[in-house]
Amino acid sequence: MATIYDVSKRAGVSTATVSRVLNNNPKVDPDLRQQVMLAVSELRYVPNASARSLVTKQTYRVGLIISDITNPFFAETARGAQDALDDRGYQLLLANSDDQPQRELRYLGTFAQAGVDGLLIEPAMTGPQSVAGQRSAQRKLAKELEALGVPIVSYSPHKVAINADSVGIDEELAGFKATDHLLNLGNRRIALINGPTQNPVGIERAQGYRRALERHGVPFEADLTISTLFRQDEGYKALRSLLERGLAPTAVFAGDDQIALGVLLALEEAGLAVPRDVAIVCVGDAQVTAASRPSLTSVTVPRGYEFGRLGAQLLLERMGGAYTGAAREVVLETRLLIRDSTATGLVSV
Amino acid sequence: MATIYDVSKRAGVSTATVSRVLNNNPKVDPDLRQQVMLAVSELRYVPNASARSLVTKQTYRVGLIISDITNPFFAETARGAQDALDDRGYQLLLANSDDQPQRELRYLGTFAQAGVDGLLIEPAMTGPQSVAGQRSAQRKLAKELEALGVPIVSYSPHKVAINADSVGIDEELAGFKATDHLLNLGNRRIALINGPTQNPVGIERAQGYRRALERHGVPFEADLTISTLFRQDEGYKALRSLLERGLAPTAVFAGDDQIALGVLLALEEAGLAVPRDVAIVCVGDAQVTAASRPSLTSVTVPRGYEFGRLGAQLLLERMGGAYTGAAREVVLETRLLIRDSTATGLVSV
DNA sequence: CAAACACAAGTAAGCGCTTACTCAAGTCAC
DNA sequence: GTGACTTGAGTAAGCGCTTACTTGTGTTTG
Repeated sequence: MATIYDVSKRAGVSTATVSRVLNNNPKVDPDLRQQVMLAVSELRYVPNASARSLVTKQTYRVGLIISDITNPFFAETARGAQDALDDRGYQLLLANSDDQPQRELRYLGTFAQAGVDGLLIEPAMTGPQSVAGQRSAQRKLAKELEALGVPIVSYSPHKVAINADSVGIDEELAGFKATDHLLNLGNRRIALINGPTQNPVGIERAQGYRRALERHGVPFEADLTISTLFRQDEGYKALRSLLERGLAPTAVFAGDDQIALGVLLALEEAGLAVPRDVAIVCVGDAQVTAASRPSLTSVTVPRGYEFGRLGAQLLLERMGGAYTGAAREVVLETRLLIRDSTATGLVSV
Repeated sequence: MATIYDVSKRAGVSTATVSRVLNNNPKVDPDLRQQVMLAVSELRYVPNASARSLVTKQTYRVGLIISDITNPFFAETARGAQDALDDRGYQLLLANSDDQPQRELRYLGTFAQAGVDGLLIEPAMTGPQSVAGQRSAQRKLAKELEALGVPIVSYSPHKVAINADSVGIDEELAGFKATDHLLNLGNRRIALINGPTQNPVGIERAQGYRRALERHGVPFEADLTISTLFRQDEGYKALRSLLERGLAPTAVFAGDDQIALGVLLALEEAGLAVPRDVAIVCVGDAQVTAASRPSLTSVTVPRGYEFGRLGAQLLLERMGGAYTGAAREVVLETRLLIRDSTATGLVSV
């Protein structure tokens, strides 16, 4: 591997000049610049990023902590972030937390050591909650986040650290809209199959669910609520367990589209027709829910790609110093799309 | 940020000793080790990876170049690789090539600069082909790959560089099996909706398709072949264009499960029943194809997770020096699973 | 009991860059 | 023509680590 020294020797200049050329410093003689460029290509010289980072304190790397890249939504988020970051020469480091706080913390440590310039995070837990031990875990996360000392963008509805920007939707409202729709159709036994109990997104959606029940004077039944992971296989299992315990609902509010897909499968397997026997609503991606059979009524969330792109943009602004103000909160709109999974009489086979 | 020097001062030892403690060098007095550890935690000291890399020439980073993380198969690949790498303290850098050779090359450059210790790549193009300009592009890739100077694992059926290990399936055979099944059912007008023309995987599957046709004495019709991207929306568009041109086939061999899903949608929209009017086979994931409605007959490929994990394993062995021999080629098995999309008479609605 | 050795801890060089500072050679105004 | 400025290029320090080499202490051996 050629070093900057080799290049300087070959071009007959100092290493400082080579460095200036490489960093597009305008005050270099065009002739010299030419010579340097020539030497660079002849030697196939590639600057050593570690050495550079050591002095500039910049790594041009940003970390992305999500629960699982295997979830299409997050795959898109990663893609969106990647594309935005890439344009500016930043690289993406990937980490899957599986919604487990200790994994999240571990990756935070890894990133601290690797030295990222910024962090995108979908936190496994945040926000005001009552679960035992939760508060201290949250505080720990916040502390680590602060200690990292770099700009942060969170995909949580709650403030995750001072000065961390966030992008998301009004999760509570989404949960409300979904449940409200089901209630308007006359359903009274509405199961909620949701993400992890500590997951902020899941929590908010559940709150919307409860608010809608209250609004319609329908009592909350703990039995009908299941907390699991935002995954198809988990949704499948959850609904089966409901059926096995003889708790068949007339409708299901699935925490996300993946869960809904699993629920659909379990229902079909049990010989229950959708929406005749059981109606389904979920919060999720417009395309995914449209492509399912039957298609799924859903409170649609913007594409994961948008989340990724927007988050990266906010981060870039902070990393580049273009923005240094208070924490920004980007809230994207959701919309209820009524499709076959609740539209009785319009079922297409 | 505390440095190793701060720690050494606080612990009353030299930086060398601190370094030894941090690197688990066995010949350090337990008492001293204790003191150092104490200082480390008091100062919340985190070693600077750049400085370390600068001297050790190791970055503990590996690059992953795939066409698109949004494709569930590759999302799983990323996850599998990540999990395996993570256990050994390596980090994953993500890059999406969209199957475009120039993007692939660009990322290779980025990785060269960032200094990865190894590379996992699903090449946009490789293998013996006739397309104009292809050979030189391939050679360029091979050259760059060699220049990187680190172990490489490729997900291509072809050798991508000397000493690069590979993991994959027998793509040609998969294509043959799929097409052969369709032919055995009596189909003669079989459309092939495939990935990009230069994509090695797509090319091999197409070769299997042609071999099967020959075997059954069915002439190849160029009109029935469409090259696109391995994506649902692209599969949808491809089938529509076929229909619009009045080229409705009796069966479709979809290059992968995503394309098949799109084909299914287009067919449904056009009022064509599957498999009665048009049968579908694809090469793809067992779960994805099973979950679709109607379920898809497919030549099943092991899960993307396995590819990721295995690839990372091979890479780790090389990076750690545990293996230094000749290029290894891991070929995984495929199996034809007959489901509703070809099993006439067994259609479940 | 002295010479030879083992071994833990310290010293300091150097990894490949960037950049503050210095210096020499123009350029300009008077 | 001379002193005051510019300005482009070089010098060298130092970023935070690791590690070959050196040093000093304790142990062994004849």
